[in-house]
Amino acid sequence: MNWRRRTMYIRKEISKTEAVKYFTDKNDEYKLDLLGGLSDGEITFYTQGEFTDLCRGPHIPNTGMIKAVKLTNIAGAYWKGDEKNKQLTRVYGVTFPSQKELDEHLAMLEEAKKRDHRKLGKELSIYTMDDDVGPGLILWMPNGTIIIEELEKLAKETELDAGYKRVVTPHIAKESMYITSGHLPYYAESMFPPMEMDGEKYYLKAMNCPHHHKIFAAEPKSYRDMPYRIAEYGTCYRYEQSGELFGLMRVRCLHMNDAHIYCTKEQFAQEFKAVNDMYLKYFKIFGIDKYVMRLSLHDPEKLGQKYVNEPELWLETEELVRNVLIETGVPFVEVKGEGAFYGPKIDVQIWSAIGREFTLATNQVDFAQGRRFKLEFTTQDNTTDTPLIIHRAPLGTHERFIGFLLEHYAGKLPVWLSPVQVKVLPISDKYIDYAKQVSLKLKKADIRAEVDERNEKIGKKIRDTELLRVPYMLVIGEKEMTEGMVAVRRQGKGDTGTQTVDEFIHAISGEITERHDN
RNA sequence: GCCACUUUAGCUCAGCUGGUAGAGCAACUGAUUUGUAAUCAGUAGGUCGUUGGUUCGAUUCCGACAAGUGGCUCCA
Repeated sequence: MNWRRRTMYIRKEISKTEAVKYFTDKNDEYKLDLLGGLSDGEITFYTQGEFTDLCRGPHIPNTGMIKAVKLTNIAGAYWKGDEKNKQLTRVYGVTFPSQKELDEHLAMLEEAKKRDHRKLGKELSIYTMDDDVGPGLILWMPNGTIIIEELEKLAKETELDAGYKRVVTPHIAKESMYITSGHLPYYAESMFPPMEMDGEKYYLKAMNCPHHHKIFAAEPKSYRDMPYRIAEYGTCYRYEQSGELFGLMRVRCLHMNDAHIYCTKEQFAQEFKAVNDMYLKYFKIFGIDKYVMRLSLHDPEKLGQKYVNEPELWLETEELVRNVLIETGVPFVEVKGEGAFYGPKIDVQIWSAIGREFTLATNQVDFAQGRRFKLEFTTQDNTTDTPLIIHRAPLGTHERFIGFLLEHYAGKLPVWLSPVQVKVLPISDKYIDYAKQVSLKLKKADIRAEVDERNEKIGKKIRDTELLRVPYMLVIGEKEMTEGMVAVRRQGKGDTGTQTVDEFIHAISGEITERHDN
């Protein structure tokens, strides 16, 4: 197509008979397939020069308006987005009204790549993967492990405050439990194949809920025990298809910020709302604002296949969840066919640096598993009832959450999450002893500090430390040593003047315990 | 899993049409003793993802497998 020459795009409404004839003559099975789903009055053709095609439009008036084009990538795509269909080749491209805007767009994409968690994860020694370990299996390096432990600390504090109790469960379970839970028929293809021991099949757990249900069931419960909230950073294994794996965002072994709340129908709305509030509290800590809350509903056409066949319960609980969202005042979108098999949910959707969409956190209703596991509690009038269950993971999984945080902060983690919080930089080796004293004092105040003892110039030490995104650098030379001070440099902000060690410890400790968001 | 592409030193990458490999940074050694984003010199480091094939000869050409990447499908 020569788009530098100005040709008009001509729109023409056409009858179905005529359209079918046109594409039959051209022997175009795909357009004929599309026409099958269209009727008279909604069929339009567009013609540009000698090229005519079926298209709903709209189009720009003429090719002269196209100023800058770049073909970006090429990929296979299933016809009509269904993997049962044949795969066609799709060519992707972008166009802008001017070359300048195109260049800006491309520069923006380059910038985005710099904050890709896979690049940062390597640069900052957060995690690694290894062929001998396997695809999608993350090895958390010491730096990444510090982040994990800080997140778990936050979760424990928050959950303790919210009345949760902590539990620990094994990584495997017998087949019978997943038949009870319904995961096996509904979820089998996402689970690792079973291993056999003593004539029994064992599965790696793909989720923690069944194990937690067993804890609920272990002792009799009464309405006085409700709501019963149990939490665990549970390790799950999911057999994601090889092509779906993506850095930390999509892996095969994941650590979920999981918890289950067993409650009565009367308690449900309040409990569900409390979970939602917990999300918002967390998002405030991390300064997360670019997300979309998605109310994920069932698809009535797939009842009994993808979704448990309880049409009234679906509608009832969906209404409850919708009300919580409306009450909270958080904007949300509703999407049919995204619910879990056991109930509707609220998903928090975020986008990776390269623009891929992920569910970061999830808050789910479950009206099915309570019955499947025959969970019950004694009511006030001495009858029994089945609890409603809330599955929630506000911090998602360590893998996805840390992947997200790396991109969100462009590697510049807030001080409380930084693997190294302070780097002490002696100007020459004459000051190493004093630097070590300072570092020791910081460590005693629970601050993660290191000394750069390398025989390098201060400029080099600063540069390397800046690149590692260590939030605070303490430059130490003759002046600081004799006066018992430190020269404080904040990552990305430069020299901020001198302080006594105690002043510095006081300031940074506050920043850490209050979890300042940079 | 499907379509396409990629895989060379710890990292980032060179290596025209086949003749067993280079750079910068990092590492190590030495010199230098440094004041807010890279001091200098030297040394070491690779059966070129794995495995078959073609060839006198393969990092280079072809196939299979693996991992990664861009999408599709799927998902926390």
